[in-house]
Amino acid sequence: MSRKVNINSCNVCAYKSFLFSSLHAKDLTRVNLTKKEMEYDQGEVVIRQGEKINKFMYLKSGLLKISQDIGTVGNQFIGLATPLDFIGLLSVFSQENYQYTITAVEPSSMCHIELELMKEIVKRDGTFALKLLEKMSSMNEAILRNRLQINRRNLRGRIAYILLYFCREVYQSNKFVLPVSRKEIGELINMRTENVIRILSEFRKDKIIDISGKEITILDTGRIQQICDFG
Amino acid sequence: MSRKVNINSCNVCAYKSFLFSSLHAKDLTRVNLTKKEMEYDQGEVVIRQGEKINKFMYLKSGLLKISQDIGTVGNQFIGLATPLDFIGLLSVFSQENYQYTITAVEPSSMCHIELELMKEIVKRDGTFALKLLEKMSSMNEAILRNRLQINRRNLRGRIAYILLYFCREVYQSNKFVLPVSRKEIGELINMRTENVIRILSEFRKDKIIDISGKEITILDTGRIQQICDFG
DNA sequence: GTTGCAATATGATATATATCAATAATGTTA
DNA sequence: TAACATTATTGATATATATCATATTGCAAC
Repeated sequence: MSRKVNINSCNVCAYKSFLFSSLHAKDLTRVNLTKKEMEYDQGEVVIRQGEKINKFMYLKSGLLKISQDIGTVGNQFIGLATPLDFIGLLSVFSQENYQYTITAVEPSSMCHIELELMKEIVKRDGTFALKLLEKMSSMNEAILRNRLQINRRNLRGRIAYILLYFCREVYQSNKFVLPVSRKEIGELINMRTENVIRILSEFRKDKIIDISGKEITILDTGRIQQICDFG
Repeated sequence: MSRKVNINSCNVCAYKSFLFSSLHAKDLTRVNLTKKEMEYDQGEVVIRQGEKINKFMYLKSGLLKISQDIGTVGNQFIGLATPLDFIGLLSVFSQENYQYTITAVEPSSMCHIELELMKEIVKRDGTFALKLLEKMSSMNEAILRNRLQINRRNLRGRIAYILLYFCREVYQSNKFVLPVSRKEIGELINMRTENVIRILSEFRKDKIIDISGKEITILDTGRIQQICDFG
């Protein structure tokens, strides 16, 4: 179950410099006093699609899954959020309710700030506003770029792409434990579970990767990059 | 060729209320004095991928194509911009150079404002900053939603989706002239030209639409909605 | 007008991907 | 530990989509 944890001062937060460095002392104090730091277990839902947006949240540690219910058809897995990412991403400043469901796929710790307070600060502190614009803009661009990249590849290319994504963007290591099931990977890169499994097996047979359950080791980065680039 | 046109005062611009309503008189005057209103012919390139970003632009009238060169593979057609949309969309506040190429697919008129001036105003005027955050956020969300919608449909569903998109979002009419070739439609919804043509022909044979060159008339909205919804 | 070229169109075929079926492995609960 | 459910795996087959070939139409340059 999610729980509130001991609050560290924003002044010593590793992420202060990322976004809040320009904040006036008075505003930083207000953020400091009202913010909540929450921890979530693996598998726990952080935000449920449709809920009212009243917090500005960002991920301090862990890994989140961003997805969307699409009726009977199933589930669209849109992307992952890694530390420093803002949650609510697209909709925070433009919608009343969350358009996406956010789930912790690894134990995660998040910082919650009242959205009203954030809006107030944006209105008062233009330098902060500009910084926020930059961050949101680049996050949105990254998500869109990812989707475009995935969808113009064939199945082998998609698997290669997502493996390199985990390797480089999420774990910074050639060896990592997949945070989601094969089925979910399929939902993320728009293909069937069976084909996810099949192509992973192919890569294993070709000695491009090693598989042990959810643990993947990339053995031949050059080859997998090639498959990613040329289908 | 693109050309600068007579400048109307921002005060009488139909779009003032959309974004600039909260601006202080002094700032509005500065925008008014430095802005450029430009017109572009059909087919003309407005922004070339890689160019330095130094303008904040928005579309006053016409229709723009947003696309991306992807090496030898061809061209990714990302989406359309309709009046009131900001151009540079994602990258304006986060990148040095444009990531996308923008082309006028109909005669278009745009307003150019120096990006430095915009940033200055954002810094000084928090209410404006918040409004800008909202607009960018909702624009980004719309683009991403479109991409997700397109990519989870089969070919017939994609054609139905894009026809309804033109009908509802662009032309507000059951009868419209396609602003792009069949090839470009294929690039937009990730399918081959031949299949775009084939499925349009199918729809024509089934009396769902009428085709005359680039002119499309949607005859049976219910049926096409059904195809869009259920594949 | 004619020439050349791109866009549209249609059919036949090859390829990629999904679906179906069956089993094995793994994790979860009583 | 047994019983069950979920996930992973593999093979066979059906379906969707791309590719290739060829013709036609429309359009711009000369």
